[in-house]
Order: sequence, then C-alpha cells, then structure tokens
Amino acid sequence: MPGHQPPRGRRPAERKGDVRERAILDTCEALLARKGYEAMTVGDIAQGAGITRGALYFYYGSKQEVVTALVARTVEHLWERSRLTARTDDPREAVTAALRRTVELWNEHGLVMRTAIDLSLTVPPIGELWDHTADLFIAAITAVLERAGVPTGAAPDQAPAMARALCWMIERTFYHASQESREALQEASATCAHIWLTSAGLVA
Amino acid sequence: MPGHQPPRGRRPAERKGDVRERAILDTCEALLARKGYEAMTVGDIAQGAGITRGALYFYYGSKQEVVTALVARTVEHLWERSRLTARTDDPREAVTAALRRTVELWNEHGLVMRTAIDLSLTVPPIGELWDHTADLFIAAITAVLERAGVPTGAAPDQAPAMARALCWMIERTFYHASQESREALQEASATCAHIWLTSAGLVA
DNA sequence: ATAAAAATCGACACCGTGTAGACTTTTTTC
DNA sequence: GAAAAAAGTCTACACGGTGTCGATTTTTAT
Repeated sequence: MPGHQPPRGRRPAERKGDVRERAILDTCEALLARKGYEAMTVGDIAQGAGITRGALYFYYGSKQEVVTALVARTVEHLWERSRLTARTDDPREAVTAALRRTVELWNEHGLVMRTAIDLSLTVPPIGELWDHTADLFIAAITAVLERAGVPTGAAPDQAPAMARALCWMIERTFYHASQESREALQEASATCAHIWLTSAGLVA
Repeated sequence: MPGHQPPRGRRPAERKGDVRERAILDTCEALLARKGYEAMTVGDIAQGAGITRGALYFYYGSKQEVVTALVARTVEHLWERSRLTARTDDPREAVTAALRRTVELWNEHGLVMRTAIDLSLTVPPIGELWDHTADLFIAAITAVLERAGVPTGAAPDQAPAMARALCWMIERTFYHASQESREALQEASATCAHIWLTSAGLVA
C-alpha cells in the first residue's frame, strides 16, 4: 500500500507479467465496449492481448476474474478522486461540486461503471466493490443533507435514508444517460441537482 | 385478443401445449428464485416441467426466450393493475396511492422484476418490455407533478425530466429493498414518498 | 377411423470453459 | 556468466451446456 518501491537501479523492476496484466485489462475494456460482456469470450481477450487462452489462465482464473480486476482498477480511480475533492461549507456548492465530479467520472468510466452495476448481482466480488463505492457516495450525500439542516436518524424521512434514495436516483439516472450522450449526462446532472437541493430544503 | 372461445362441448379446448407452456414458465420462475439466471440451465427447466430438453425447444428457442415470456407474463400483470388504479384529484393522495400499489407489485413480483431489470441490457426484448413499463410510470409521475403545479417543459427542472429521475429512484430503491425484506420495502416507500412530495412542492 | 397436426424423444455436432503437462524464457543466485 | 529457480507460454484434452435433426408417438379434428 505505501510502497512504489522505486527500483534500485534506474531500470524497471517491472515483471513482464505486469505488462501483460495491463494489456489483458485494456483488451477486456475494449472488448466490453465492442461486444459486451456476454459475447466476449476468454479466447477473445487472450487474442487481443497477444497470448493464447492457456497463458491467460496463468493470470486470471476466469472471465469473471478478469472483469473483476478491471472493475477494481476503475473503482480505485473513483476512490482516489473522491478523496481529492475539496471540502466546502456551503451545501449548495457541495451539491454542484459533487455532481460535476460525478459527470466527469461517468464520462471517463461509464462503460466499466455500467458493467460493474450489471454484474453486481452475479459476481459477488464486484458486488462488494460497488457496494463499498456506493457507501462512500451515500456518506457524502448524508453529510451534505445534515449540513443543510435535515435531521439525522434512522427514520425514512431523515438524512441517511434520504441519502440512500438520492444515491440510487443518481446512479440509475446517470447509468441511463451515459448510454445516450454527453449532453444527456449534463441534463441528468441538472435534474438530479434540482431534486437533491429541493429535498434538502435549499430551494425556495 | 377478444376471444376466449368458450369450448363448444363442456371439455377444455385447451391445447396440451398451453398447460406445458405454463408449467415451463412456472418452473422457470421457481428456478430463478432458487439458483438465479446464470446457474439455471435449459435442462433444469425442462426437467422441472417434466419433459426433455428436446421437447422444451419445441416451445421456446432458448433460455432467453423462456425468461422473456415469463417477464412478458408478469409485466402484463403490472399494466393491468395500472389500468385499474382509481384516479384521484389530490396529488398527495395520488402519490401515496401510487406507492402503495408499487409496494404490492414488488412484494408479489419482485423476483421477476429484478430479473427483468438485470437482463434489460443483454436481452433486447426484455429491455423493450421494461422500458415500456417504465414509460407508463414516468407518465403517471409526470401527471402528478403537473397537477401539483410543477411546470411542463423539456428543461431539466421541469416535470418530465424530474419524473424520469424520480422513476429511476423508485426503481432502484425498491430493487434493493425487495432483496431485503417486506419491512425494507415499506421504509423505502416512505422515503420515496417524502422525496417525491418535497420535489413536487407539496411539503411545507 | 383415419389423417393431419402437435408434442416428444434421443442422438449429434458445436462451442466455450478450465486443466494438465511439457516446453521456453526470464530472473536470481553464486 | 553458468546453473538453478521462477515465471511465462503453449498444445491437447475432457467436460458441460447449447441448439438442431429426423424418427416416433400422442393428441386433435374430421
């Protein structure tokens, strides 16, 4: 975790396999875009990465494992970005900042994010990854709601429950919009912002 | 469509195949609950319905077709229920009535509804079925919002766009809750009601 | 009763998966 | 820089699920 372990000499202490691994994940992402999860075969991925099926199984035990690794790589990115987001005291500003960031994430990683959502049910490790990601968002939304004066508590009309519903609204709305176009994503963002602000009592 | 064609004699003019078809769909639903879509095999369904794989292919061309038929049967039910819902003039009442109905639907058909959502991407006919269903809900929500004074128009903070976002919020929230318990569904309903009412301007 | 239509079966060919064992390349160690 | 170990790669195979075909039996209509 802390690591990086800058190679003692000045040349790459990078295993050949590390390069292959990245090639596999990149190919997987490309194929996901071109053919979709179902149609994509282990042979396809191997071929795209310039090796045979047999060799691929040296790295990953199944198609699911490959995709899980891809999702993990992407989701790592999301967490990174969340951590780096500037804190602000004004709830209104927090909402627009959060949604702007979300638009960026979906623009860059929409495909993998949609795949993660689709596979959450069937591939448990992906489900956990995505649940954790959602929890981060929910926590962030909860914080904003509370700062805006929505009471904390377990009741269905208090911050945590509302944050969960708003999170699902955003997830699903962006999920659909990201299949359409950048503009759709932009509008989706505006709509979500409006509902979020209204339900936080921040709109007269 | 109008039909029924009450059998001339007093015996069933019901093809043997009609019974089998129902048996297949019922078995499919049971297996979906027990093993999930991926794990369920055409052989399993056939066996459960008391026939061989070969015979099943006489009725349906693939596992996807079977599930599509099951979704169609269920969705038919949803449309039916929507049509029979009493019209009311008070928006507040309309919201609670709509959500009460939604809770009932998810209680009864949660499994198939979740399956339909999961397969919307990969099985186009199911995608169409579900899109159409969603459109009905969106139209209903739009109507309530407009009656509550939210302006009509294509802008992201006007009725149609908001209705879409609210629909996705409800879908996703209920999707998750229906995996938990009846109580979760009940609370989900309360939270959605609160956000819906607030964003319609119906909560002081 | 008989002919047509509907339903069922078993066998087969195909395709994707995952594993095993032999072989080659890269890295480490002395 | 040679030998040993580790990492990487390949081909071949066995398995399981799919969808199709032609033969056969059962049901329905006349």
